[in-house]
Amino acid sequence: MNPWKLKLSQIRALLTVAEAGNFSEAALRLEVTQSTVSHAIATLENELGVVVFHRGRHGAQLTPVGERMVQDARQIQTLLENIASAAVHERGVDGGTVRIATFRSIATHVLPEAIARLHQVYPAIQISILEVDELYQLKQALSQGQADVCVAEMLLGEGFETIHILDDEYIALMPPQYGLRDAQLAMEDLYKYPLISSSHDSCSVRIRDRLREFDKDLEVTYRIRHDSSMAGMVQQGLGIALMTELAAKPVPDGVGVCRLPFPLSRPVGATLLKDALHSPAVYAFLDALQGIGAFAPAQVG
Amino acid sequence: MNPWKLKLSQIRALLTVAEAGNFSEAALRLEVTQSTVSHAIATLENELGVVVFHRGRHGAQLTPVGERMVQDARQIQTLLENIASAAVHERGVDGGTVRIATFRSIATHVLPEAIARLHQVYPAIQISILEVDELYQLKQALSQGQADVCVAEMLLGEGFETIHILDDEYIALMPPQYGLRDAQLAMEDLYKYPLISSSHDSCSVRIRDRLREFDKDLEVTYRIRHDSSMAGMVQQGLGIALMTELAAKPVPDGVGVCRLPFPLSRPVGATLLKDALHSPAVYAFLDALQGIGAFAPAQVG
DNA sequence: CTCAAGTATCAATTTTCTGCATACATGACA
DNA sequence: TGTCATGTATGCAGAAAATTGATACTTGAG
Repeated sequence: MNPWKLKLSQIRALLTVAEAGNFSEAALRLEVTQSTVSHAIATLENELGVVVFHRGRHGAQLTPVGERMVQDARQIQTLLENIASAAVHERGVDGGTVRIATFRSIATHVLPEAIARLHQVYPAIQISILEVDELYQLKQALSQGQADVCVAEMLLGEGFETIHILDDEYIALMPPQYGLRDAQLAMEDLYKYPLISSSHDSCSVRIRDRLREFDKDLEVTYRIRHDSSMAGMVQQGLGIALMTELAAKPVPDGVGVCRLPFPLSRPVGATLLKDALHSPAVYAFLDALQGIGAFAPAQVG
Repeated sequence: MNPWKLKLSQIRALLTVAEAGNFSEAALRLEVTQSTVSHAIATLENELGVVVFHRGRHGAQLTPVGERMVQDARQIQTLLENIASAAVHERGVDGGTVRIATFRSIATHVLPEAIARLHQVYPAIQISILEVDELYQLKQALSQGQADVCVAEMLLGEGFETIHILDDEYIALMPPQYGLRDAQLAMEDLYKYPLISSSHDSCSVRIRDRLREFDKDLEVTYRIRHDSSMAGMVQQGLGIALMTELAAKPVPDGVGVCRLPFPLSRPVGATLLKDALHSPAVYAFLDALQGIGAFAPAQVG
């Protein structure tokens, strides 16, 4: 016997007749005709080759096999309700999941506040965070449905929709021997030590291009993967790190934070798939995220 | 969302796609077309208002809600298999239930052997015994589906089918003061003490009618419900009990067992509903029961 | 004997499922 | 960058199945 031959209408009829005690009453409860119930049970019995109800003047009563089946049927009912309510929760804002793809710096310095704000209003929303290093990984996570939203450098491109949150200003981390001078660098300060930048595509390209605008021979010497390693190198006096404010935190002892001689920043925002259906939980998260921008303007400390 | 709107084909598709990783492979496993699978998942998603799979070049992968649903779906699958296998067990002879309606004397002296023989061959068959007092209760139990078979005085009547097992001979239990004489009574012996019979319809009627054939004034004085009470009364010297051999056991000390001056017996057999579908377990039981008749001819001890 | 309360069955209709053909999407690769 | 391979979506028509209304059948109760 193939269990998938069964129909849920039969399971339902089984349960209802068992409770109602007779076919006619069950039909009323199910809002179908008695004929339908009779058919449902008859087919069920034929397919299983077993008598499930004894019928008579007094209605229908379960056989021992029927009894066992009803127990399983009840559980099936519960599970179906589970499935349905999982869907309802997901659709509703009091439940649901938001999967965020992001960079480490954002995950550390921006998301916690956003999530806190979100949970003040909707404590039941689940958050999952996917930390990646490169821009293409963000795009991939969105397109392949591993994430609902990216919070990072805004992704450009067909099919994406972005919401700007804040600008993450690039600053310079100066080695201890530079001393505590003006927090505003001049161009010539950049020649005093080797330059260090992130090895990540978007950062390193943006910095390289901007430097070339002033001096096409001004090059970055070290490209380092991890933000904290860059800061560590600066602390050891190996050079000047050019990185964004958020990525720089926490700044190691002795290291100075200075404004660059030219404006440069990375736009940070939320990116979603355009034309995709987003859950209310995602919108709630976006609201919470936008609330932050207003209170955390870029600033040099 | 009404959980009963779901179809098992959708649940099945959900599970198979989740395992296969893509619609096409799932379609192969389900032996349907890719179109069918696509339809199934699409309608499921529409009905639930939730995205269950992310699709792309790389096939289909579960969303978080989908993941939760699959867990429930797996359990549903198990339960469906339970239901199907309950039916198979019931139909097969290595499982199943036989519900027997019977009288106390049969339950005590005939059934144990029959059940032992049955279980030698099919140990897994479940037996349930319903003990009743009157014939009409047997009929009712059969007709209303509370029992699969009666083992008792054979039931006559439209719609019943009977199998003769043995004849339960009526004997006389003689009071102690009667002494140990010939085990064969003469008619006049019946006048020496008051007569005692069962109060149950079939017994008392059969005995009364038979006595009247010889002497229309010969009457039973006491009608007692319980066999053991009748034997007890005989032991107290209150009269002669006319009852069947099986009902008489165990015979109390001092009480004599004698053959009646005329032949009288109760046909004992199995009765089933004619035109009803009986499970293999029932037939196996009938076989075991008939095996007994050959070895247990009516005899006076 | 007849009624009342229940179940079963038939044929027609409506609904749903399925498959085919084909369009659409997208990653891989030349 | 264009084409291919691989995967999914969809419109439509035929097939299958559920549902129904009418009616027949069954059986206790009075």
